[in-house]
Formats: sequence, C-alpha cells, structure tokens
Amino acid sequence: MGDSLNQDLLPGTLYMMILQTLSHGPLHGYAIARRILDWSKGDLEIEDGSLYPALSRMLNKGWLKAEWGITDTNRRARFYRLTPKGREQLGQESEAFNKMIRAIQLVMKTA
Amino acid sequence: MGDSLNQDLLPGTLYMMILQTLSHGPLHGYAIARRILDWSKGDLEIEDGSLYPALSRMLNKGWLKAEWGITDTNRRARFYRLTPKGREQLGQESEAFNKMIRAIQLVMKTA
DNA sequence: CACTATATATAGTCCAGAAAGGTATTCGGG
DNA sequence: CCCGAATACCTTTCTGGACTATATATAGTG
Repeated sequence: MGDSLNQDLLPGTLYMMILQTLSHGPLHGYAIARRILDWSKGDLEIEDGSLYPALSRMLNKGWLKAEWGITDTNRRARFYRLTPKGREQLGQESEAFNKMIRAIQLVMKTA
Repeated sequence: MGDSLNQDLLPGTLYMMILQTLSHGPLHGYAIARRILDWSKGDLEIEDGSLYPALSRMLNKGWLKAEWGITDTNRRARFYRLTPKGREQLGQESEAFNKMIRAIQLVMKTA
C-alpha cells in the first residue's frame, strides 16, 4: 500500500544514484540497476518501470547521452554516459542530499 | 523547476518527522511545523499545504488522534497526539529510513 | 483601526515511482 | 535442437505525496 518509507526507494534519490553509477564511465540500463543493487548490498532494487522512464527523463534534461552498442555478453544494449551538465547535476544533487539528510537527522535526534 | 531534490522536503520523510515531533507530547499543526523548522535550524520548512493534508491522512491511518483546545497564546487550535499505532509507525519508519540512508550512502561512496 | 503573526483547511496541479504487461535475444542444458 | 532462464529494453496506467494558491478567522500590537 505504498506506506511512505516502507518502499523500494527513497523518492528523489534515483536520479542521483544513476548519475553516480555513470560517473566512472558509460553503462547500459540493466547494468545500472545491477550495480546499484550490488553496491547497496542487495537493499536497493530498481524496478525497470522506474529505471527506464527515469533514464528517458534524464536524456530530455540533457544530463545523459545514449548510444546503442554491444555488451560484453554479446547483447544489444543502450549505453548511457554523463554529459558535463549531468556531472554538474550530480554534484548539486549529492550536496543537496547531504544537507537534507543532516537536517532530517537533526530533527530525528533532537530530544 | 521541481528538479527532484531541489525541493523543500525529501519526499517520504514528512510522516516520520511529524511523528517524531509528537513523540514527547501533543502539539497543534502550526507548532509541529515551527518545531521542525527550529530543530532543523531553518532548513526544513513545511508548507501548510503539505502539513494539513498529511495530518489528515495520518488521522485516517490511525496514527494520530486530534482534539480542539486552546494554545498558550490563547488561540483555538487542533492538538494532535500519537496513538500506540503511531508510535509503532515511528519506530518502523525511522528504522527503514536509517537503513535506506545507509544503503544510499554505500552507493554514493562506492568508487 | 489596520496590520502581523498565529492557526486551520481545501481545491487543483504536477510528477516521480510502482505495477504490470509486452518484445526480443543469447546461452546453456537436457 | 528445443526450451527456459537470464539478459536487455520499453510503455501504459495508476497512485499518492508535496507544492501552489486560496480562503477563513482571531489575538495581539502599533
């Protein structure tokens, strides 16, 4: 029933994590999801119904460029890479995120 | 323009913070917002167009009970207090939040 | 008496994320 | 050689939370 935080993702953090996975080089969508899953030790599972629309929006915003290629497992896939604008966005988002988290933790820890 | 994290609030955390402010005793809506603003040192400003609908949903979920009273500044106000269910919800949400944050930080720090 | 701060509420809008369904291909096993 | 699992992509539809704007009302202050 989508009870706020009892969900797959913390809303508003998907773009940031996608940008982060791409910050060391291009990846295709499926690999992005797997990487986030791995890095989070299995805690963050990105549904592809969330991932691909997000990638699409990010293309429109000019944060990413995409081109078709072949994976190391010999399959057709669309590789996304960061644009300079996307890299800048990553910086802004992670800074805003950290600030937000600190503020929330202040509220949650204040007795 | 509503660029994900460039907003007032991290979506999905409002319930949790409201529950937290009420965990030490009843408050009216306006005071909840002010308390979150104070505790976050001015960083988290709850719009009343977000607050009152949220309080209303929380009443429906049975997390809160409300009754009308008079503030110390002698004004009519609706005082909200946690139900046992709400207290349990607070525990669950803050646990889920911490876990989520840890997972995201893993992703964001992985080189 | 007007203005500010306090206090609540709702209607309307927007958008991200989830659910669910659909297509296609590679590869390994039986 | 076929079948199923894993890989890979995409779209449509729905829901729900947060924001904007608006409306109402009163206590206290200048």
